[in-house]
Amino acid sequence: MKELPKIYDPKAVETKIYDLWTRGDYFRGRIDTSKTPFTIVIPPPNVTSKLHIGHAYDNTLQDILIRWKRMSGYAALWVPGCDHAGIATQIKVEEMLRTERGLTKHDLGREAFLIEVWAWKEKYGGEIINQLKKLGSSCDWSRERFTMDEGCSRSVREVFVRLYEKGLIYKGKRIVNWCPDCVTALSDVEVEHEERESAFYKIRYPFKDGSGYITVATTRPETMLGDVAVAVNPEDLRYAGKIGKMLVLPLVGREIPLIGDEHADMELGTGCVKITPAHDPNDFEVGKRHDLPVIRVLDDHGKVNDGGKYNGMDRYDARKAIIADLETQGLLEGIEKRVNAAGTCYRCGSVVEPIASEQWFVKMKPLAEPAIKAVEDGDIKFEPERFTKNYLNWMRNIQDWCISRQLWWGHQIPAWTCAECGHITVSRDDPAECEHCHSSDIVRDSDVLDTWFSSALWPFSTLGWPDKTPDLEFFYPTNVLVTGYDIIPFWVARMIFSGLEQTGMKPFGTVFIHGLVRDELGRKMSKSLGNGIDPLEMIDAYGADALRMNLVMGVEAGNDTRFAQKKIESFRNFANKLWNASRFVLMQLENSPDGSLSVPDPQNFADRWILSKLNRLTREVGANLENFDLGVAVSKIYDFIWDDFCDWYIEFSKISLTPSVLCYVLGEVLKLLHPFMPYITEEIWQSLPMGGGDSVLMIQPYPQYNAALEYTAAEEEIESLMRGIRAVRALRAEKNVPTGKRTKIYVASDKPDWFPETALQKLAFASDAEYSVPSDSSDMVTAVTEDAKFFIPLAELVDLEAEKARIAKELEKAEADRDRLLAKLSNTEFISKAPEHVVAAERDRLAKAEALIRQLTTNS
RNA sequence: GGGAGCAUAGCUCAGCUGGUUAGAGCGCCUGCCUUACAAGCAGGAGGUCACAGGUUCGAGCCCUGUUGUUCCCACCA
Repeated sequence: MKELPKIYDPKAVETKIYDLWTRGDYFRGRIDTSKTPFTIVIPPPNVTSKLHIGHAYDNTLQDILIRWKRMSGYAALWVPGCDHAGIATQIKVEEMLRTERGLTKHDLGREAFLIEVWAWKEKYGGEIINQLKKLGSSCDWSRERFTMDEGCSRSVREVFVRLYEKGLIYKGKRIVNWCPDCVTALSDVEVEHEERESAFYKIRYPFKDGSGYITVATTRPETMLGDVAVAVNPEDLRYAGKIGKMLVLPLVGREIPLIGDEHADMELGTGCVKITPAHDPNDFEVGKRHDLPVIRVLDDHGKVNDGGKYNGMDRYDARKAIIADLETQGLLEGIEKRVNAAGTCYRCGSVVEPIASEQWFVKMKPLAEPAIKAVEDGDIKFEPERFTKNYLNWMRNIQDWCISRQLWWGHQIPAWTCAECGHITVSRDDPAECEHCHSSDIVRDSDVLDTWFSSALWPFSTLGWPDKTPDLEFFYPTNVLVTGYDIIPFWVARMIFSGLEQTGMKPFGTVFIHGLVRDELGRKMSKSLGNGIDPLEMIDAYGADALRMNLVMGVEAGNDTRFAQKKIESFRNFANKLWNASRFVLMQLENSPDGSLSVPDPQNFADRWILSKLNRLTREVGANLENFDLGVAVSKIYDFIWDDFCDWYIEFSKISLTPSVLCYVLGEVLKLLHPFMPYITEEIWQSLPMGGGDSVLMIQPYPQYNAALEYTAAEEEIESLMRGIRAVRALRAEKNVPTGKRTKIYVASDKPDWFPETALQKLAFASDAEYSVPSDSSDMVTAVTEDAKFFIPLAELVDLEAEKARIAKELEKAEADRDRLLAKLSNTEFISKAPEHVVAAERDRLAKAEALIRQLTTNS
């Protein structure tokens, strides 16, 4: 035991406590077959990232779960690690090279560039890992992984080969989403759709034979350079007989046919649609149906590469030039304003171009099927449940997944093309020759895999898969996956189908989804708005515990939450409250240190009352945690500590102290609160008689409900006393009686010993108490509860009329209550249909209301 | 075009399988430095739970519709 400072100082505590845990190696997940495993894998933050508030939230939730389960006797393992973040990292290093050395990656070449990236990663990467530690995260750091480490890379390669061999990975020419700034293909989910104001250009395409023209409309006129046809619906009477005629593509001069295809919508515009197979997914299909050429007119950087005079122009410059030229030639019929959803790159925000390109794809339908079934069957549960629909909706409409990226940083695709015979060799080990013709003239595919391809394997690659490691055997499948709703398609869905396909098991049982942390005004936090809250600054100013509380208390799972400065202050205050309550407890224990871990014998009604309340709290918190209602669980603990423990039990202790109970209740409350506020609870525990040395709070058993600790009679008695005290206080406050002024209190009650003089003195400003009805109460004010009437001689304050009015008002209210309850209880439907305990509760309330009325109406 | 969330006190939000007289924090008002805590204590004001129907003995909670708002998904030129 030791003295604690008067104000809780998180800075003085957090590093020290984290060291204590680290030294004890308590975070380590240990294979222990006598225990049930409980595993969480971290959503690996990008190796380039710094801790932002979203990470803080996500990891707080995980830490709460893992600490709770660890204390509850599970073999808990939380696997940490980072993601190599292909595009993000590559861009970062390219920038660094450009600004510091004036180099591009091409100056270095692939191999040298990758050496730079690895060097960067070693030096600056994973900063976020240390930041997660500040938050209090109890990850097993000995198992820290990286999506490009040897093991994860082997998993990636294994999966690629398996899927290829099963025919589930193929290479093909298709329209893909192309980001001209990141210079790579993207998958569908990496494209964000955003409604934007744009223009709809109507362009005339003349018939070759001079018989007029037809009008097509487009939002991307520059793609006309790649037009190979114009389509109308074969049913469209306006163009009956014209199908098959040739048109002259303006500006280009190419002769293109007017074709009939159902893709053309008669209802839309003129019913004519230009066909650009190289730059539109629908047109690509039309092109295939009609055996049309694919003319690609935009290069990888979004510049025109096959358009005569427009060559070399950026797509938007080309658009302007083309429109201007069409206008001078009188071929521009009009421009209409129009809102349409342009696809943008989720990394850099540039508008993506649909471009025909040869890429690698994962065939999704066969993989999606079991992934849908696992969720439909409840084998994998989403929490909150409503996200199930989100997931299923996405999974049921899934398209093939474009997995190749034109980057250098990432898992290079293990495919070699033979220069002799063109055969593609895909192999777990780097092949020396073509498996088909045995030529050694083979070239490895230069693309790397989508970052999410490796993330998809994270729950099992981190545990040693494809080897049957002891970790994998024991800790897999994992239990809970905690993540934000925004990455269900990116990550959750892909882990599910990958886990099922590769391991034959679900990767996790529950997906615990949370919302986004927004700023005070409800806006998304972003660099451009400058409205981001830096969690490290918050930790610095208020402590990690306060930050954690701020993120979880009273937050409904799955909902977005706003971050308010005022709110975090209130949790700093709460930490201080707990701190000072503990100081009080320690002072009381100085003479009789009693740190037994077992339940002490209650000595009085207050002891029984607090033990009973604590016991109920324990049950409710346990139930809430099981249901992932973390916000509800912690607000109950908060209320118990502040209201029941501090405001009442500690005050009762000042009248009659039971050190063992006082200490025990504090200890239990620290255990309950520990997953939420790990630092302060551990620090206090270390100061308690039962703490210190080998006794570390984070591995104490989490409190369990104990039926033997229900003390209903004590609860009734203490709550009656509390009502009495409150009534007296309220009366005095209403009369503006200064706290310093003490008065005698006459107590008229059937249960005089429920209102001990000491309690009235300490808590109700009584000088002394007399347990009788005063012979003359005319100069007294009265406070009334169901089971007692308190007479307070405050002659100078008595205003007879006001007193009467006040009593009359209370009576009126009590009678209204009684009448309402009477009506309810005389309703036979209610009596017969409502559950017994509800009826009993109403009867009890009626009895109380009637008792209160009796007290208010008797003169004595 | 589909789908989802949200709407409760001045502000930010809880209200856990429908069951007291709907709660908290912050803000506001009154009185207090009562030796754990002024980052505190005691008391108080403030809500027709968006609107309209319905189910039920009983609805903030369930159902239907309406309005407002936020978001996700979607290859309509």
